Parts: sequence; structure tokens; C-alpha cells
Amino acid sequence: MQMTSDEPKKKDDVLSAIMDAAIKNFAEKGYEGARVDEIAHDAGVNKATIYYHIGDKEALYKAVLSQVLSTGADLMAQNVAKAVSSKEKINTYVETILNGVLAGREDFTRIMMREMAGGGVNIPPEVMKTLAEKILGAMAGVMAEGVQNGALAPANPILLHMMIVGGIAFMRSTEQLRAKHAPAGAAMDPAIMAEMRSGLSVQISKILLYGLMPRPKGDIGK
Amino acid sequence: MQMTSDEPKKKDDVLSAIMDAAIKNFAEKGYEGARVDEIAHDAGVNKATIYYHIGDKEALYKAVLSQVLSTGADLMAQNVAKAVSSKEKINTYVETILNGVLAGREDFTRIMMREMAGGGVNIPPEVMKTLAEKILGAMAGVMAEGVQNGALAPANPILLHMMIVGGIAFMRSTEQLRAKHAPAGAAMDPAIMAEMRSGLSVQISKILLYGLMPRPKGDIGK
DNA sequence: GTCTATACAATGATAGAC
DNA sequence: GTCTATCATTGTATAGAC
Repeated sequence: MQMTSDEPKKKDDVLSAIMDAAIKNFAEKGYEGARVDEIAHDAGVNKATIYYHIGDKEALYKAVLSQVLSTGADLMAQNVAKAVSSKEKINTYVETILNGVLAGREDFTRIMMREMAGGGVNIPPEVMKTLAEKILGAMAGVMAEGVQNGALAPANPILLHMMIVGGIAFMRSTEQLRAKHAPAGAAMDPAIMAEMRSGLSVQISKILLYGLMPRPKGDIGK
Repeated sequence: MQMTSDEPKKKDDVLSAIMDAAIKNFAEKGYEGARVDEIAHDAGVNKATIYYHIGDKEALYKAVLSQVLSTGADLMAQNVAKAVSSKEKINTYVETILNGVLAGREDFTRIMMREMAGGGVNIPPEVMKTLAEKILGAMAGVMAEGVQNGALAPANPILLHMMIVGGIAFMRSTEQLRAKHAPAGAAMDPAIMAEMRSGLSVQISKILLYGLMPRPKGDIGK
């Protein structure tokens, strides 16, 4: 019996170790700041191995972008389609961005922030197309449908997306910083403190759905 | 008569030219990607001049951060204090972030995105303190007051700030990218198209104040 | 496929003349 | 205060042995 069956596993291990190390380093230091030597070290492989399997630093970076973005994009259309009401769809959208597309990957959130700051020029066109269709397209669909049947007030779907993603990205990336500079003595309103203890996804959805201006009693179904 | 009077002007010209060039380059390439040679070239000064007047690359970067952030922070408390109702204060907050703190500086918006992605470790502590007090503090104040007198529904003030700043940052930084990949054929709802033509500040305020769920007639004062 | 050793380019920084 | 010339360092990338 030939031992070919365990070869793919080994190779995938090496590749995923490289990708993980790359994500970590690109997130922390940015593309220019990341060091191929350190990525190799973190991945537990020789530097030449990276060049052999993937290519140069730029190829590695684009591989990271493509892999994570493509993986996340498919989730959105699926999840949003499952939801019924417009309200549920908005909830699902926020939830999917937070726990699907950016699933626990604080690292990748940072890479995306840097990539957006740089104008997104490194996102391969086909990945870009997928993102536009499956993610922005999903929000545009939700809004168009909701407005037409009177379930939602009109609003710019791209802006909504950016407020969700931007809000999540900035909240996450400033977590440590805020913890460090937290001791602002001012006691905060109990109602707001209670609000802050709910999950980020819930907080965002609530703001986007109901806004800050108080509503007549009974107008807010949880 | 001694010609000392025009010396400060000359020196300030050189310094501001360096700062402008630095902002541009740090925004486009990031700290690691920016080149001191190119900054000097763009500023129209010799590279050694930068080292003589300001110091090394890191000092230059921190000078940029401090200058723009400190300049912007003061505006906020002032402007928000002028507004009377909670609704006006929220409007003013968004408007001040957009046209005050980040006044026309698409460049600086990008620097902040990168800096946040990096954890904000380069923001000098005293600047950080000013930001926390004058900007986040302003929003916390607005919310606490508004909730207490029933003018606003409770919400996490930090999240609100991040959704505003994040939304603006992502909208701005993806402008070119979106223009390039725009031709998504789908015709959009006329109501949303109309919404998108209003200013960014107005769009954001409206979403944050009234949310997406339709309100009873007469509940939305423009 | 993996490793060592190294070539080569780029860049931050400064010494010293003016 | 400004400029030229130069250095030291670092980091990407590869050639070639194994």
C-alpha cells in the first residue's frame, strides 16, 4: 500500500501554519512592517519553504486576503436569505459580520482596516466582485425590499454596511487601548451601563433599528 | 531694524511643509511603508533638514499624530456645548467629527485607521487623555444627559462614537474602490437613491437618531 | 521538499563642509 | 540652518547543497 494518503495532510499543515503566522504578523505590523523571517519562525518552517510553496511576500499577503474574504463572503447571502422579516435580516447581517465573516478573527479585522486605509488595492478583483455581490449586495437587497413593503425607512445600504463593519473594527481594535485608559472617573448612567453589558451585535442592531430618539410605548418589540 | 520678524514665518513654512508631506506619505503607505526620502522630496526640503528640525522617523510620525489629534479634540467639547437639545448635540457630534476633527483630511483618516489597527500604541499618552476626555467624554455626556431627561434611548456611547468614526473612515477610504467596482447593475430603490444624495453627516445622524424601523406619522421631525 | 549561506537592494541616519 | 556624500543595517529573495 502506498503511503500517499497522508501526504496531503502534511502539506496542508505546513500551508495553514504559514497562513496563520502570516495573518498574525500582517495584522500586528502591517504589510510593510511584517517580516518574512518572523512569519517563517512563527510558522515553524524555514523561510525558503514559504518561497517554495507560496511565492514572495506579496503573493503571501494576497493569499491571506483572498482566503479569508472568500470564505466569509458566502456565509452572508445564505444567512440573510434564511431570515424572514426585514428586522431579522438586519439582525442577521450584523451577527454574520461579527461572528461569521470576521469570526473570532481579531487579527483579520486589523488586516482589513489597514487594507481599507490603503485603498483596498491588494484585494484581487475577483474577490472584490464576490464581496460586492454577496455582502454589499445582501444589504442592498434587504433595504430595497424593506423600503418597498414599508418595513424599513430608506437609508444608504453602503453606509449601513460601513457603520457596522467600521464600528466593529474600531471597537475591537481599540479594546486594549480603552482598557488601559479606562479609569475615567465619571459614573455612567445605569441605563447605559446595562446597555453596554449586552453583546456587541445586539447593541449595534438595536441602534440601527430603533435609533436614539425615544419611541412611543409599545413601538419597540425587543 | 532687525529682520527677525520674518524668521518665524520661514521656519513655520518649512515645518508645515514637512508635516503635510508626512501626513500624505504616512496615509498612503503607512508608517513602515513611508520613506523619509520621499517625505523630504514632497516637502521640498533636504532630508537632513527633517532630522535637524524634528528628529527621526518615529518622532516625525508622533508629531503628526499629536498635532492633528490635539487640534481636533478641542473643537468637540466647544461645539457640542453650543448645541441645546440632545438631538442637536448628536447632529453636532457627527458634523464635528466629519468636518472638524477630520476636516477635509482624507489623509489623516487613513492614518488613524492604520494607527487603530496597530492598537494605537503610538498615540502619546497625554494626547490619548485629551481624546478620551474631550471626544469620548463629550458623547458620554450627551448620552447621560439625554437618557436622564428622557430625550434619548440608552446606548453605549463608545460604540456610538466608533460607529460614527468607523463609518466615516470606511466610507471615505473605500470611495475610489467603490467607484471602480460600482457598475453593479441592480437598480436601487428611488427612496434610497434620494437618501444617498444627502450629505454623509446628515445620513449618519438620521440613522443614529431614528433608526431603520418606521415610526408613527409625525414622530420624525426632520 | 527543506535547509544554509549569501547576494543584492533599499533605507534610516549622520558626519562634516559650507 | 542646509546640503552632499556616505555608512551601517536590515530584509527580501535565491542559488545550490542535501
